[in-house]
Amino acid sequence: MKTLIERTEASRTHALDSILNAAEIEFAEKGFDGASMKALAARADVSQSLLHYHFSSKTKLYEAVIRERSKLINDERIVQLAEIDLTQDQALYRVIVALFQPALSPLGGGRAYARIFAGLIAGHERDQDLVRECYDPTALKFVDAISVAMGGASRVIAAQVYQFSLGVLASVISRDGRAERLGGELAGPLEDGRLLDQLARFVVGGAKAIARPDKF
Amino acid sequence: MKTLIERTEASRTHALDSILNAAEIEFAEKGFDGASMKALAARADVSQSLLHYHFSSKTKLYEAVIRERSKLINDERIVQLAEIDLTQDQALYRVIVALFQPALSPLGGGRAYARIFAGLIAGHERDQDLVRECYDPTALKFVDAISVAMGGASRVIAAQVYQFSLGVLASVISRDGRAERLGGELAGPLEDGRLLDQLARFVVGGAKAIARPDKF
DNA sequence: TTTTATTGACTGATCGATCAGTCAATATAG
DNA sequence: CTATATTGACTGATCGATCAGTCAATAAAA
Repeated sequence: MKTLIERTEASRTHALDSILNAAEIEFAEKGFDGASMKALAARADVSQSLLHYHFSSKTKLYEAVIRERSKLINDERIVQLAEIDLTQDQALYRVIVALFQPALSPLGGGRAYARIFAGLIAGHERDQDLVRECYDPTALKFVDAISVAMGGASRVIAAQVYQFSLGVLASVISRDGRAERLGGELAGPLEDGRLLDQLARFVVGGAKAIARPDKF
Repeated sequence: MKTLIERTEASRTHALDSILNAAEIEFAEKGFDGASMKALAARADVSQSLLHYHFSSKTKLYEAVIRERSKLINDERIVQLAEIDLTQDQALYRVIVALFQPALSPLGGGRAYARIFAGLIAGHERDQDLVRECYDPTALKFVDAISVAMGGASRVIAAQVYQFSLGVLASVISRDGRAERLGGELAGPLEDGRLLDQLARFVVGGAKAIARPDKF
């Protein structure tokens, strides 16, 4: 059998798609252990046995969800990154936008995958190998790009900026209304474009502050 | 019976302490659903029944762990915040240090609670009321302080800076060695003081970049 | 017809929770 | 001082529910 990723969207069974969508939502809302194959099957409107037929285990299904979504996101990231001239003035800003935009766009899976992604940040042992496989290759390219865009900052610094950036992204990606709660009544949720700009500018500002050896 | 928090450390049963410690570790490593009362009891070296005797349910035990640790952290945060003159030059830097330092210090519970904390960022429904109760009051004080320290920035902006800050903190708090992996061989883990400084400077730089309406 | 997709019925393991009861310590009564 | 309640801390056995996973049978597609 072809792997999921080899298959094209079109060739996929309706049920198979339905399962992946349902799984993404269930894993997002309840986490890996909290989600049950029974509830998941019910949401996908297929029998529980079918889950095992296609994915053989809960773990494999979970991995499939993350592989699928992370591939969509990271492929788009690479595309956007490739379009940037790293020697230009606002290069770092653009690199960060390339890092964030795909995750925030509909292609990023919306709130559902956002929760899963935020969970990955916690760094639980179960997820480590998967993160390595799905995110590290792209991450390395971004660390390199950040290094260059910062005017030749060390990889250590660049890796730190990258790590902080992911944290900032995670803090905002699963929008639970907390920022609005803390910001007071008037604070309506930002529309997507504005939020993206805020995020990127925050990171760029932070990166510059880290790069400067000892000034405020 | 006195509540847990009313009791002093000294008056607590050995077993009760043992349970809370074991619970913190188990919940950190496996998450709420992944942790089992059986394994937890084994780690604490008490009978599983005793967990229910003292805490009546798994949920209540989980809440007790978070209430306890968040109180330690937030009390210290408030103390450090109170010592800052918000009108002085480096006020924002100090506010952020006050926000981060207690979470990174031994009092913050080390790697164990760090994972739980990072998980809270994901914003799962189960945790929302608890976050509201344990973190919102302190958070509001910090949002105010950030607003003032930024020279009278709006609460909306301040809340955003606060939210981003938590993300940055979460990204680094459960140190799984990923930054070192991405940064290359030479990148040894930063010692605590240096890391705290990096974090705070990053946030201050970011905050300034957000505050400025439209410049790079 | 052969392969692929799908189902319902089922299983053993494990889950959180309950319960009856033990044991030492403390308070009360005689 | 002694005997009797009363409590707090704790345990082993066990409950029903739910878990992921299995398998033989069947439907659909090739």
